[in-house]
Amino acid sequence: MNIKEIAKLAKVSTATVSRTLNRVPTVDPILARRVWRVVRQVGYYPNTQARALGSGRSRVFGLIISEISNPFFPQIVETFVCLGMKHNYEILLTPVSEDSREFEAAARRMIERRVEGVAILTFAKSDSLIQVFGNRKVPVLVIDSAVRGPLVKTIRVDYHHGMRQAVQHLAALGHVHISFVSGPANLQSAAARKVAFQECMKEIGLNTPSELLVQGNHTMEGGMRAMTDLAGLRNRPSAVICSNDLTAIGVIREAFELALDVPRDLSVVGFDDIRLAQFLIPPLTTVQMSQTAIAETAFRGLLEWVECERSPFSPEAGVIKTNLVLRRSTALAAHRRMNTTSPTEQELATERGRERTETPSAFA
Amino acid sequence: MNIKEIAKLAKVSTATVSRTLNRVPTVDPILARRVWRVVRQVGYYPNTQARALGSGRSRVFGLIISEISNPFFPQIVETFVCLGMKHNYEILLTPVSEDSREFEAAARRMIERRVEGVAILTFAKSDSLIQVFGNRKVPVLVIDSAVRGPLVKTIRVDYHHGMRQAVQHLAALGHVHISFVSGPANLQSAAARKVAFQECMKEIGLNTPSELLVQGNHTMEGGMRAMTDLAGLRNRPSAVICSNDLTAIGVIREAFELALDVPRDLSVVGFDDIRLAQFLIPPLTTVQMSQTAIAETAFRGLLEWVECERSPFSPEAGVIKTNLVLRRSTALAAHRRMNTTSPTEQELATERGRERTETPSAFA
DNA sequence: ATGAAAGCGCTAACAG
DNA sequence: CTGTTAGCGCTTTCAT
Repeated sequence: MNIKEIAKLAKVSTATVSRTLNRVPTVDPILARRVWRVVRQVGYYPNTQARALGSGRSRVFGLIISEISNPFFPQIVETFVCLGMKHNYEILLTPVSEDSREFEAAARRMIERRVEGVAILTFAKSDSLIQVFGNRKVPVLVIDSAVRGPLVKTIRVDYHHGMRQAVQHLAALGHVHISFVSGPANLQSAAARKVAFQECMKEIGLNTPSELLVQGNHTMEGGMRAMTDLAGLRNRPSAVICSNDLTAIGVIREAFELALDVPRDLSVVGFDDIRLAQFLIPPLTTVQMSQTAIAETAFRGLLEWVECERSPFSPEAGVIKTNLVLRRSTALAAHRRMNTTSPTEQELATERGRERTETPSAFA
Repeated sequence: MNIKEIAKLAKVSTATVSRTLNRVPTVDPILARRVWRVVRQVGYYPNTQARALGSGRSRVFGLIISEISNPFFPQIVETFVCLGMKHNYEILLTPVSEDSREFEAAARRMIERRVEGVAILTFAKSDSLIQVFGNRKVPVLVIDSAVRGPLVKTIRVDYHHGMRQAVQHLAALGHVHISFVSGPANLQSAAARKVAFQECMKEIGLNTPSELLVQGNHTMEGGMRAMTDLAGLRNRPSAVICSNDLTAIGVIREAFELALDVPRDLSVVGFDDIRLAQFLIPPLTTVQMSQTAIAETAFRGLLEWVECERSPFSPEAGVIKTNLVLRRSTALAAHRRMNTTSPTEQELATERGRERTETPSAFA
């Protein structure tokens, strides 16, 4: 079954069939109806690759991600793919690890497939790798990257906003000895979170001795290891902020092993707000960063770029916001606990009571 | 840059370039080298769609899944996609919900794309939907389905094996009042789990009043609701088996809200063994079903089918096994707890000590 | 508004 | 073993 057959059956030319299928408005309604009838009758499905070849438009976007096992990503993939379906784009999904050879392979795949645009939501280690797309005139959208160029735009995330709330929240509860468990060193977004943490601490005059800055890797195992290290310190932190929720889960898990109660003995704050966060025990206080928003921004950015021939969103419109979501993994520092009815605790109790497990309420 | 250009630069015919690129062994090494040199020099990437059109082989497999947010699926997607990369296949991923219109749309996409095979790891509600692929001569691999046909093979999962271990484990701990929280009614694999549970209970002479058979939906929210219902019963169960881990998380979370201690007041068993299971508090005892194995079986099945023109694996080779993994969400029933050093408990303590958070050790 | 025909980039007979 | 060439199925000028 091909376009010729349809043309023959509908007694029109292949051009008319093509136009009808593509909804070109100038086709005679009579003919169009005839075509559609045949199409439906024989169950004709136009061949995508032939279409692509003929038109020079593949209608494929590439999506490069890492940490696919991070619960953070499925959401992004789903949103991206579904938007693709809606707009008749196909998504070429490629998970990559840290290995730059993998990235190269991914890029090759994308180019062979003649993708019309690429969203890179991952390790953007070597900028030169991104160049390969630029050389091929393929628009690229990267998250958290400093790479610039006419064919590469950046989706910025305002880590500071949420991080500041997290830090100030802990400070308000009386914590001064606050630790940070970072992500993989070569992951841009992880580095940015760490910097944000340090700056926010400095803002309020708190300093973080290097021993409280421990390296994680955005996995639960990494979080456990970090907690083990932290527990070994002579001057243990009373609160810890994690570079992502997975890490926080590991930290809490190890604290449990060590018989430390969260939040009584240790306040824990995560980052990402994966769906699971509210189901943890205790429900995790974390900085929310909408996965859907990221995927949508990326997709719409590419779409506008490609279809309207204009650069996507103004530099500032593409900024993703972050916000602290209060739940129950943080509590007053021990030295503040004498006075159990301090206004702070009262307030928090109220605020939290409202939240429980329903929709996360943002920290004002 | 196309094959003609390369041919010109390498002073050979396009046929030779094509053969070289496809590693046809009969090409003169001298010419081949010349071709490769040019290819590398100009950074030539053959056009996938033209290739597909010319050869009549798309090298695309379809992957239809649901519950993409279930942590169970990323693993499957990743494995499937990576195997695809390794074998030079592209994966057309389509998440579908319960809505059969979505399934239709997915099928259309796949057919337009001329996929060479489809793996359906989801709601296989109406078998007629699967027929659409058969009509188009597209091989289909379905999980947990009764659909038969020359072009549709089934990947079977042996739910009984793991479920029996779960049931007998609880029974051995002294539980008799065991509840089961099921998954969506129209999900084949969920129905199969429920049946397996009921049969395994019957095997050991335990009966399950219908009030202990509560309907979940494979989400954490569903688990919470189920637990709420269970807690309201005059004759509360002392143990509950869940149709999947997500449900178990919800159950545990709600138990926590109700001040019920898991496992002391309630033993909980999950199903799937998602990576997270071992990081829960308490670490979840669950029936493991290898996500990787499923994805691999599906992919290799399609691959062999397509490349070797022979039906994939013998009916029995494609069976996925399940196994109970003991962790710490189950404990002796209250009435057995008088004698705290019962052999059973001793044994379990030892076995569990071995596990902690390392690789899950299967229940012998 | 419609049709004829020339590609799109590659593969695969077929002939040499 | 290599080159010539006719498709693959669709889109898109260019006439009409």
